Amino acid sequence: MVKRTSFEGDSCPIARSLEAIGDWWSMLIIREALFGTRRFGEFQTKLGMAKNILAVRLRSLVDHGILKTVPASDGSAYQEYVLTPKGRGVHPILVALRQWSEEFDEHPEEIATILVDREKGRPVKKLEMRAEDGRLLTQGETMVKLRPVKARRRVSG
Amino acid sequence: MVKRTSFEGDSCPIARSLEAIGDWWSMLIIREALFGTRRFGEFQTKLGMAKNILAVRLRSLVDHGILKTVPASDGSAYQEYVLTPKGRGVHPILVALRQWSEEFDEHPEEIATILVDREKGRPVKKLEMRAEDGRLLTQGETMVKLRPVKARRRVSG
DNA sequence: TCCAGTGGTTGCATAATGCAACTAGGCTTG
DNA sequence: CAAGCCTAGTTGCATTATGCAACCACTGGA
Repeated sequence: MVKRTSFEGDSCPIARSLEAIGDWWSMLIIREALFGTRRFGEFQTKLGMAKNILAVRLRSLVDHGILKTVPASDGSAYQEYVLTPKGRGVHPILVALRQWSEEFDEHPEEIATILVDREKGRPVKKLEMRAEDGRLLTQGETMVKLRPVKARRRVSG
Repeated sequence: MVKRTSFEGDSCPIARSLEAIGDWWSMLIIREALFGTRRFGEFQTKLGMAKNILAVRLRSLVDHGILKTVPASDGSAYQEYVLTPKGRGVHPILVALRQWSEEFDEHPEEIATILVDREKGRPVKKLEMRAEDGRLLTQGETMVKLRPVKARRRVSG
């Protein structure tokens, strides 16, 4: 069985995220959903992707609790795909991806859009990583630590 | 020619990022590199991935200016792969992915590590999105706007 | 010079992706 | 209420990507 490596059950949280949304289309589907896209055909036209792939991806996102299906808002018998809180929680990841392009892309002039503060219409600042006490942190000022294991009922013995 | 869709030249900055680092392994390779991994064999063992795939990914990351090869630091004739500034710039994306798992994963107890402030050893706060003037922004308080086109030399005429 | 270790490449099998054609209900209109 | 056009998929087939294992060239040490 030579299948694409799965990160399900992997203990790294980054790998676990990628397991759910780490493919080419899922992020873009979520981006569209954040813009308000809800219908199958709408996703298909806007993203210009094959319908079979879209169907598979939507099913997977629903299975992962990122989208859920609801009756269409226009009263028709069709259904719509809307983001769950977990799905909306992807937003910071998309912002980080966007800002990385803005900062490092070789052809920034080809980038069509910018993310702005709705109230003022001014660009959003770079995402900031802060310590518990509010200090601004750089990557070097952080480290990864083993998660303390919570007290746990003994399984046997 | 039925090849995997490329987002190169796409005007969406998210798609542009995904074009470079949006596949299963690239993010994990960068994660390892941020942890200090530099050698081919080291990546291969730690990530447990096939060597041919690793070779292709490393080449691609070098081509994208995310990694660069340097002579081995131990004086041997081998080379090492180290992150460029563009590569280190991926860090916020990884933090966002990590925090998304921490917040929404169905089995958070399976997550082995947490990101902490090196000085205090305390967990890092959630990434914050702020307006130019420092106001904390939620997703709904932002929007995407067409990038103002800079004055540009006319190409012909 | 022998021989293990490093850093790959190659061959082959399987899975994922993409396009196009097809289909099953829903909706609309006469 | 039947004909026919949408919507939301599914299916078939071709191509590409991924994965394992075997192989190979070069390094470095004894």
